[in-house]
Amino acid sequence: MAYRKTDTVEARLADNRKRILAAARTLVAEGGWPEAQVSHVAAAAGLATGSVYRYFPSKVDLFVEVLSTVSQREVDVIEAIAGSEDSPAQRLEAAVTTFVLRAMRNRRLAYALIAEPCEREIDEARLTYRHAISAQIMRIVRDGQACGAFRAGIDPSIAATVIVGGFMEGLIGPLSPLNADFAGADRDGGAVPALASQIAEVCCAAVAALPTPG
Amino acid sequence: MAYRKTDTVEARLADNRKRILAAARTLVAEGGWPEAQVSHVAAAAGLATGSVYRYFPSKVDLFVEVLSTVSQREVDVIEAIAGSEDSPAQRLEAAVTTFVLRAMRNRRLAYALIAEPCEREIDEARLTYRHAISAQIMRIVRDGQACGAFRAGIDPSIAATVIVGGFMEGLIGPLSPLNADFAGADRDGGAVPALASQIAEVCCAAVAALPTPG
Amino acid sequence: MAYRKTDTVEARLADNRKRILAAARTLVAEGGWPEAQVSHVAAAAGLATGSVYRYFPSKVDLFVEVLSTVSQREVDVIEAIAGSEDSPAQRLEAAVTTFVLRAMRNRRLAYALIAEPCEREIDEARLTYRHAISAQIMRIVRDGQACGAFRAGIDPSIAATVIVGGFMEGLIGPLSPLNADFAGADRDGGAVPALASQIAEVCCAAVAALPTPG
Amino acid sequence: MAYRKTDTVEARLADNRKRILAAARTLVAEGGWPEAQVSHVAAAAGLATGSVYRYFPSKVDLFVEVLSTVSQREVDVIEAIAGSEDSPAQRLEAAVTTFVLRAMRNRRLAYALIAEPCEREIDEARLTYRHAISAQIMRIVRDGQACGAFRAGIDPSIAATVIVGGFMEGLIGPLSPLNADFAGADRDGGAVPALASQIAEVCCAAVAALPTPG
DNA sequence: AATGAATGAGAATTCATTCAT
DNA sequence: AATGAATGAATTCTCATTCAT
Repeated sequence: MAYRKTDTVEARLADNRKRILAAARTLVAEGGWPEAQVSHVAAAAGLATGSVYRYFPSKVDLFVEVLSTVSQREVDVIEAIAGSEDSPAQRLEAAVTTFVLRAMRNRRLAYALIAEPCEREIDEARLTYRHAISAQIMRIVRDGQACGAFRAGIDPSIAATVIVGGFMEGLIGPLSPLNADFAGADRDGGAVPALASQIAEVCCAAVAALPTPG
Repeated sequence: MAYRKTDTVEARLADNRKRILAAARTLVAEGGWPEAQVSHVAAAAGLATGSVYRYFPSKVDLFVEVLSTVSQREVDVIEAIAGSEDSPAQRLEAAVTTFVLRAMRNRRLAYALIAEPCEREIDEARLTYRHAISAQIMRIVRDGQACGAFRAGIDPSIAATVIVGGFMEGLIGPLSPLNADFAGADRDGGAVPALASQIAEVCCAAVAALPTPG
Repeated sequence: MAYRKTDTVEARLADNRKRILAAARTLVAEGGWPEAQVSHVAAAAGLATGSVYRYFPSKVDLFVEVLSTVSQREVDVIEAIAGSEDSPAQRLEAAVTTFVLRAMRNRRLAYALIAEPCEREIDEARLTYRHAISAQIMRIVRDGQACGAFRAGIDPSIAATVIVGGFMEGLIGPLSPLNADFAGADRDGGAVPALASQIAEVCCAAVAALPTPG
Repeated sequence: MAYRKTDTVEARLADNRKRILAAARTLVAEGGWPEAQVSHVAAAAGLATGSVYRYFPSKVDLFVEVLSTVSQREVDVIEAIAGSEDSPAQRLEAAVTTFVLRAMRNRRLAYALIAEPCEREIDEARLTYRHAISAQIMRIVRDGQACGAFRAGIDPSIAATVIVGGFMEGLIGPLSPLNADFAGADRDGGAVPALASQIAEVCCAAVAALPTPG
């Protein structure tokens, strides 16, 4: 690799690190975990295989960071929604809908990060972000319980977990590379938004308060 | 291997097949998929490695059968509930509660069969049983919609998928070998039943009809 | 296996032996060496795998006998031709033509016995019969040299070997299962006889005396 | 592995590839196909087993290259002869003689590459080179027919195939490790040249024109 | 004599990680 | 700091042969 002499060492290092991460992300987004090989990443980043190990202690660490970066962005999006001024019901609906719509925009990547079989350590990192998303959902649930919009008797932690599992499962089928029904669905009219809307409705109802009779 | 003289040939054959399946199941239940090696199974069953191949065409077939046997039993249980005379709401609650309670009885095995990273082909077989369970839930949802107990506007297929994802996710945390909170929880008083009950409540609410005001 | 009580032990034994050989031959004629497995033969002969070993000390011995039987028939045919009253040139031509035509009648079997990769010991047995055929060709060559029809200066043994190699090689392409050109060629008009005739002509010329000029 | 400091990286790589090929060739030349195991080759080349796979995608590819290299050299030799200025009869005689003499110089290797039972894919690669040799012989035959030195009525393709089969068969006996007659024959006076000469004579006569009577 | 289930050696291949240059 | 060739452990599956019944 040639580089400009004016680059500082730090800049070059940071750049390499970013390139590795970007290459790794791209590979997963294109071929899923089977493509996630250190030598492929290095080649895609324009580096030697061994150089990857200067920036990441192991393959697992590298891909956990890929997963973390992408997942954290989703957590942030959900966090912004969870912290908005809307009503809890609106926020919960927005959170689920948004998550589903965003996942469907990059289906192969979403499938890999959410559902595709992968190495144990990477799978464990998934849990972290499911927990983080769950925490935001839990926050909405708590707010809803506080204002009476959601039922009081349920454990917010469990409710949040169930909701997260629910909408992720609702996604897995449509995300799967085996499923042709939603291939290119983002381009056609309303299949994806309709799916998102249906999933969100069910999730919201799971915690909504029953309207007081009379 | 010494055999009792009274064993018939057929009994011994059936016995070997069962022993292989039992050994495979036990290994998975104790060590998860990392222990799922043909040579380990053979040793545990008291046979030579090659003999496993007399009974199963491949490693994957063997473990898919282990997964199928255990999973089908759960499908059967849920099917019995789905087909019972109770109200849809009662059936849905019973289905979820029962599934959670049963899973928590053999947590390591349930974790492996539901959530632990594993070979792609085995993972694909999981989907079959999630679909089968989903189909039973969907049947309950439809019944509920028909009698007005569940909301009419929702797609039963999506609702069922979300519910199945929801209660499985509700399980994954407690099932995970990493999670010490529920270790031995079956022995203590009410943690597990309470969990089951909470998960079920949330799932039921997801589809329940809103009581008509006034 | 049920058998009539009046069968003598010897008859039954001989019968089993024949059935094993017939089954083995049929399997090779249908699927070539990949099908030549002891358990397949046993099943096709209506016996248990282990029983094959009562009649043949090993798989190799069994298939060497299959090869020998079929090959010996060809040797016999050629021997009859070699010993006939015709002129050496006629006999040589008849020998080659007949071999080619007969081989083309059961192409899969001929391919397996002549050219398909197989176990070393079986391959060695092939040589025996190539030698035997070669010996008959050599006899014709000698007769031809004695009467002046064939050139005197050549070593009959070498000439015979070259001729045998020549017509067998000429067969291998058309025999090969990969070669579709001659599939069912026996049914169409003249492709096979023409091939046989061409091969024979070249082989005959290899030893024919040059007509004395003038 | 210690390297001399003056070696370049490329030289070492090329060297390893060559060493692997050389080791593979040597093993086949000494022990035939039974010795052709990846781990043996690696050990003989002073490398780890896995390293072989950096240079060759599979065992078959490696040995096909061994076979190709050696065989192509023979094809080249024959091609040079076929394209020379000599008369067709001289060229045909030279081609056959040269092939036989060269094969007899490294008999074990020649036997493995021409006749020893081996894996199906390797055997298929053999055909390529037999075809290539056949094509050169055919060219000579055609030239001979054009100038009237060879008979007109015969199909050059069939004649070439028969000739190639003929001289290869003429070799197989003497090449076979089972045949002690020619062991060390290269050292004694004239057995090998005499063999070559005899084989060539028969092959030439197979296509030679009959001198026009008076 | 027949059965056929059990045996178990044997070989190819992958890919994260290391470390000499 | 970068390189990238080398490492080598780890696991599946086949099938001729045996031998207890």
